[in-house]
Amino acid sequence: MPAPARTSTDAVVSAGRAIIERDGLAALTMQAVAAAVGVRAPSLYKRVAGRDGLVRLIADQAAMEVAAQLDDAIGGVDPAADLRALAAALRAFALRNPATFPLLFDPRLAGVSPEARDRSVGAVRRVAAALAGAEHELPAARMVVAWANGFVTMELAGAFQLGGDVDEAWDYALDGLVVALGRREDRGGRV
Amino acid sequence: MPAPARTSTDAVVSAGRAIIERDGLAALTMQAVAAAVGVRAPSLYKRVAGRDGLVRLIADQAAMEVAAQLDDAIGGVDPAADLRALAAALRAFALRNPATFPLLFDPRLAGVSPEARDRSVGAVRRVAAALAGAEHELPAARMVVAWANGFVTMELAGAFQLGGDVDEAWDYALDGLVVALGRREDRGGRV
DNA sequence: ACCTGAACACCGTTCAAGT
DNA sequence: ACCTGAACACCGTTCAAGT
Repeated sequence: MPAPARTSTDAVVSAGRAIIERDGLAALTMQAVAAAVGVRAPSLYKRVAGRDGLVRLIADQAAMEVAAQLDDAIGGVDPAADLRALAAALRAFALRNPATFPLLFDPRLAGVSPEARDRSVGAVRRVAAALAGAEHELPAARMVVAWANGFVTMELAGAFQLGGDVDEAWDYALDGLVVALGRREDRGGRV
Repeated sequence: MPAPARTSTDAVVSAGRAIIERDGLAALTMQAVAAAVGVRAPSLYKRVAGRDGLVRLIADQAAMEVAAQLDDAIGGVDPAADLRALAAALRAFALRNPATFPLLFDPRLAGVSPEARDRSVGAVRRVAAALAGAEHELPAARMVVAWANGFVTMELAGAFQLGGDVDEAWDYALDGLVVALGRREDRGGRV
């Protein structure tokens, strides 16, 4: 008589993510996850490719969430406003998921799944194209994403310790990005 | 008769860093480090506050190195050229130390030692002040550092997978940063 | 004063045996 | 078809005993 499944991959991933956010990545043990879903550690190997596989699934789940929230953030009318909304959505997600977010760009994972990545960049590319022109879409999107990820990464790491207002630095850079991406209008006018 | 020291904290830290760069962070075991310096694992606890303490010292050592290389990179004549040189030095360090670099902004370390941090930001702040004016020094420096760190972090994580030339994106963003930081000259001219 | 073997608690993972 | 206890290899860390 086949034994019925007592948990699911989704439950395992969510439990793992909750553990990371509550107690940190080091607390993510197979036994802790198993206990959280009401099973024994060896059973997890039916759902997940070991601890490393679980971490990757957590990162993928988070990446899909970010993508959805970036999509929701843009309105499509004012490109500059969309850029700010996009960045704000990313930052809000990171501050709400401070332990999970850094997984998205962990070099040990060598990137998140292609589907999650493609969804995430879609919104950014549209805004970048609207601001910088289609011919600069890719480098403009990369500039925005690099800055935003770097900023929240440093914020999460507690790297802004020289005083000053972190929110002011955030707004200053966003103003600068709008100017920088929109600068093609100045071409030829001056050096 | 007191036993003579058979290794040193420096040797332990360097050996640990070499292991990380060669085989990854997961290969950094106390036994591997001990073997590399010719000692048994328990002896390392005389030099280093456990594995976590060792990782922190590796990050601090790397941070001091980055700081020195950033200092060396700037010439002091042309601020825009200094910005490019600064960014290039950071990127070169990251590509030469792909496993160590991400430790610098690992939230689990909650930042690198204050001395290393202060040294690192010194060069960036000078360049930021020269480009953006003293009144915007801090937010300008944060914009530059956030972008540069974000860019190389994504590059190391293999996050630039949409094709296109990564170097082109790098140069595009640097051009944009020069424009963005120097935009105070445009104040009042237009919105 | 530092080094070591032995020991402890804990971890990821495998697998034969259960149902 | 999934779950489990038992087992294995490995890890970080402590500490009494050596020199």
